[in-house]
Amino acid sequence: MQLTLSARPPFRFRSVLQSHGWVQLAPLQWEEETGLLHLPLQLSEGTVVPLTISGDDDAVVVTSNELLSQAEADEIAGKVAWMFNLDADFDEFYQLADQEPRLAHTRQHGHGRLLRSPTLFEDVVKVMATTNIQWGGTKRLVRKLVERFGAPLPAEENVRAFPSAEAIAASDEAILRGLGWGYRSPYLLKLANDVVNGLFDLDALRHSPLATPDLRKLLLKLPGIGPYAAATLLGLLGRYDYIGVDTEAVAIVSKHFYNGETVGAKEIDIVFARWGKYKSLAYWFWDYAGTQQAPMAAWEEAQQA
DNA sequence: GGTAGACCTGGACGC
DNA sequence: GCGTCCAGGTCTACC
Repeated sequence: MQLTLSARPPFRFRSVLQSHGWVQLAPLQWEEETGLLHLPLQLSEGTVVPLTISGDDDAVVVTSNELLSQAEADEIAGKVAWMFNLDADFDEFYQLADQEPRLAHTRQHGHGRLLRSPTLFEDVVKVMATTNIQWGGTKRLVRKLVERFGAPLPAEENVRAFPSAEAIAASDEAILRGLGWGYRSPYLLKLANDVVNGLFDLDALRHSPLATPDLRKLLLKLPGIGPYAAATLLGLLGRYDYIGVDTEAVAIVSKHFYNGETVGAKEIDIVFARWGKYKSLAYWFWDYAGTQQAPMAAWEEAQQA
């Protein structure tokens, strides 16, 4: 099977892959030299299929050696299109970014799309695994979860898809703690159970008509999801109004805009306030290395905006 | 609404 | 090898 999925230009396959750290998390496997992304994907009927994904400046190509039905091919096309946000239109953002030297590169590099997981459940679990931990720990937590609960490929027992909510819900807190999830274990278990029991319809949030603040309130109700995690998830959902304030955000904004002074969420928000609904895109893709503006001048300009 | 402390783990560091 | 300290975001209790 081979599927060619067109992307709305400008599109850069590698830009999406390198948009944030998701490409390093199981069950994805990225071969930088060949440009191939490997994804064992569990379909809604339970089948696990090995996918190889490549791409260029126009499209994403999905290949699998498996014999698949039309319905399975359609599901794969839908999930990969979601992962790469192929239909996204960033023209309005680029028009604004063209006027800002430190964001003018975004159009040329096709920046804006953030790599997503095939399901929102997977993204919520992965964002939860980024909280209160360093990146190496996040990779370990996700890998152990996949190894323990992921459904294997029929031909390769050691290659597994990301676990379903059902698989995690059937577990217990002690097992999750044994995988290193620590105090996050009851949160993860509750999340999985709530999804299985229909208390949270996560996939309905993917195309929610709710205003961003209301969507944020819903995300904050998820166990283990606080302000930082909710903002990160909003970004993955294509809502860029909130910046995920973690220690990295604090450090980089303090350095480049506040002359190293201590800052919090409020000060970070002030700096990027003028970007409105594209606030987190401006923060994330800002060319910090090329910053020439005096820190306080930027802060004052942001305040006046 | 704001703040302090607990939560849990791995890594760095000193002995 | 062992003990101690620190980093990381969320939750809960409290003011």
